[in-house]
Amino acid sequence: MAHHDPQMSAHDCGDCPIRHRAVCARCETDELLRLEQMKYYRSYQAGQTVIWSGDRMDFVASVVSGIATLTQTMEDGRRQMVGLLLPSDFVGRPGRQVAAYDVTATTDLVMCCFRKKPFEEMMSSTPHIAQRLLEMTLDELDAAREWMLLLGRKTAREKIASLLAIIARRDASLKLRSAKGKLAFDLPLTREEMADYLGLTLETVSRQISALKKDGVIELEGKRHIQVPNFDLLLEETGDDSDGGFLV
Amino acid sequence: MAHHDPQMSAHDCGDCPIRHRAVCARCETDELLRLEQMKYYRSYQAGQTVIWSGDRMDFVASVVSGIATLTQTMEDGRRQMVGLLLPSDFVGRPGRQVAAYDVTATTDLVMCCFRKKPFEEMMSSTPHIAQRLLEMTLDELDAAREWMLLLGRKTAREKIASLLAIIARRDASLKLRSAKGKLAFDLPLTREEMADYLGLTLETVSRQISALKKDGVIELEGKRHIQVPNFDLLLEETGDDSDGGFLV
DNA sequence: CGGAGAGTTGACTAGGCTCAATGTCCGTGG
DNA sequence: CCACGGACATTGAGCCTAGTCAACTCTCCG
Repeated sequence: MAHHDPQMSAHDCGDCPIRHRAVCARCETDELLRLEQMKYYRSYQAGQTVIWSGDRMDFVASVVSGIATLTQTMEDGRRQMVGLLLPSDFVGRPGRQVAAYDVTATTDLVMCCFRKKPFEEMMSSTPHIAQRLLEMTLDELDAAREWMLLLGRKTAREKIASLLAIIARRDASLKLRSAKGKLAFDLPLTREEMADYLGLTLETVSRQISALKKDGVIELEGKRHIQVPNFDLLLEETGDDSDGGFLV
Repeated sequence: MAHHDPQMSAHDCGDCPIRHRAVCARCETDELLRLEQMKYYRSYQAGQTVIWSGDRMDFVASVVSGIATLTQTMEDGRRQMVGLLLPSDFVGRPGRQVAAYDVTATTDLVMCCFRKKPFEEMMSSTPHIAQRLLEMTLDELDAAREWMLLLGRKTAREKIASLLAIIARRDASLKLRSAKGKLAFDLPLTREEMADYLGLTLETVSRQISALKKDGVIELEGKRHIQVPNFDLLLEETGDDSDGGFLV
């Protein structure tokens, strides 16, 4: 498979699939050239750990393709996922020496990494990167706060419905609204990963998915493929206001 | 009382108590002068609502003194606090028209407000504000993610202990480590507000506080004043690693 | 003294967790 | 080709933590 090549052929930033959404979105041509000099690609297989919390981290990166997760773990093993990283999302914090969370590839993953030192220098000299990073960080903060409401106040059923709605929505936006008939997508997470994201146990996740299936809100094909006959019905199960989330 | 004066006497930024921590921390003298032209103070009484979620918001602001909260409310009334705003914290999002959360003063509150339009213009022309705001936003994101772990995975007792530890730590840092004997502080939140912050009911909050008191972890004097005879004991109840949080 | 708001405590309930057995899918090797 | 093993998932039974509903206390203040 392709990921056995550790050093991907360095693509031209102009052709990059995340060019217009990533941290480099606002950069001019000359700034991109400078970024190209400090960038390198890294690939990970599904399941591989990218960084362990507490590890020294000498780069920051953008997710180019695939999905990664940020998780926190307590001493006794309790785990909470605190972020889901999709293509164009940013990994790492300028000014921080050490990773604050475990970063794991849940699918095969390609990241565009920048050596931290030159990246930080560039950040302070050209405003375009910092501006875009601020915007992205504010979006992440909003997402984290929405997740706080889910974790603190939603029922198990509402949590599952919310997660499915988020994945469905994201999938639909990638497919450019080609969802004519039923909305359908693959779950990028195992039941256990969903549990870690939602603050539940994997058994409860499984039970609630079965319940939503029994009630006709979703249809399952295999364990991972989900069809949504009526998206509004799913939205009603999330507990959110009927109009919520469309402004973002 | 002083807060009946709606327009506080405009202080000189140089004397401002949050000068070195707020969004203006990095600004030079000339930049401060520019900020002074667009700033005005507003005061709120304890319990007053500063902004309702969904309201048009034509300013951004820094908390000068007092404590405010950010909360989200579901249609059926379930509430989750998603942020606690302390002096120097920033309110509002550049580029957003409308408030995303309810902002409420839990104590008497003074805010230093900037008209949004000129503030945004200044942000794009001078990098110091955006730099500082990025730093503050990244800190808030970390705090939100720590809170996600609490909401998703901690027990009621651990949640209470964590909140008390956070308040105690903040209080100690304000008092400049004058905590010779016992650590002691006042709770700035009612039981219900604590419940909304921790994803619990107020009854559970009350019970767990009583339990911590019975077990000698804390001592109560009245309803709001708390003494901590042994801070390490309290930390053990939080569920966090023994060394956690000191790097921040 | 009465009333309102905040807090405490008790009795009971229920939603989600734990532990355990069973089921499904898929790749590997005999 | 099929049997086996392992990873992932489902389902059941029982328990326990935190929620619900309700009574009561405390304190402040008019």
